[in-house]
Amino acid sequence: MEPSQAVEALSALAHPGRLAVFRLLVRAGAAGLSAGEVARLVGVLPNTLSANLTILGHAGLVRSRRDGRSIIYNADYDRMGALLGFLIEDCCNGAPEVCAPLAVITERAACYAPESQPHPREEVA
Amino acid sequence: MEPSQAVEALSALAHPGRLAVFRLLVRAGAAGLSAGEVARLVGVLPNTLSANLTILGHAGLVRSRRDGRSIIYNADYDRMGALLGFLIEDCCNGAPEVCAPLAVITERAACYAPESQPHPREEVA
DNA sequence: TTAATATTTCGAGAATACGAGAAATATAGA
DNA sequence: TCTATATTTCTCGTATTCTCGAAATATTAA
Repeated sequence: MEPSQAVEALSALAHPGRLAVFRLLVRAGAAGLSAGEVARLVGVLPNTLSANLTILGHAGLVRSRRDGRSIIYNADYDRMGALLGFLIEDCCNGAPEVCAPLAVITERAACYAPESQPHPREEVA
Repeated sequence: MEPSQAVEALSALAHPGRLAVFRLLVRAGAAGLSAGEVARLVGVLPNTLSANLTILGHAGLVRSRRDGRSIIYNADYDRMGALLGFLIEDCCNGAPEVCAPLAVITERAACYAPESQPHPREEVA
């Protein structure tokens, strides 16, 4: 990820309303939510939300698809991962113990890739 | 972490100069770098850098200590971890496979907590 | 075609962020 | 004390961001 792309993504998230929308979509998963549902859930005017969804979309953090009269938005997990990776890149170069707490936090998030190996801690719920 | 704190941290990082400074300090590790060294490495005026370091500090992302005439800055890994944790919180609630790529990225960052088990990938350099 | 719903686009005013020069503060050394 | 070094604070003109009302576009149903 290019620094300018990271700045754009961070700028998109550096806003109370957009951050709430993004996290809502992150929780909503692949199914996503319609713009109207998002507007109602976060309590914001449709036109303001539209502008903010456009900013999130241009930053690559959300995607949209039309479904009848509604437009469904969903978080782009790949892009989100790329942003996180960019932030922690080379974080503990030469001294892994320095950022141990960081790893603990990301581990605890319980997002584990089933493609590598099953996590030794516990089974997937 | 409170949403307002997350917004402040994201706002601090959503700036090309500050993002470069922060990543530089992340790579620098616990030893940190003096303000002057940072200014020279990123090629920015000392007063502009000072303002940006203040913003990063107020957001909790960097800490500073005086050493003689210099002031040494270092990244706050705990805070950084809290921010990442906030962003991915509840990300795959009910569907862990959705954000598998995300976990892959954070794993590959090679920040692994030595308190659990040593990483099977390779020895510390 | 006409009406209703869902969402976006346009336009403008208020608030905020930005970078740079100049001056001030803090520490070290002669 | 006087000077040099390191960093911060002050100030200001410019640029950007933000939100909202009003209008426009797209889709569905009657």
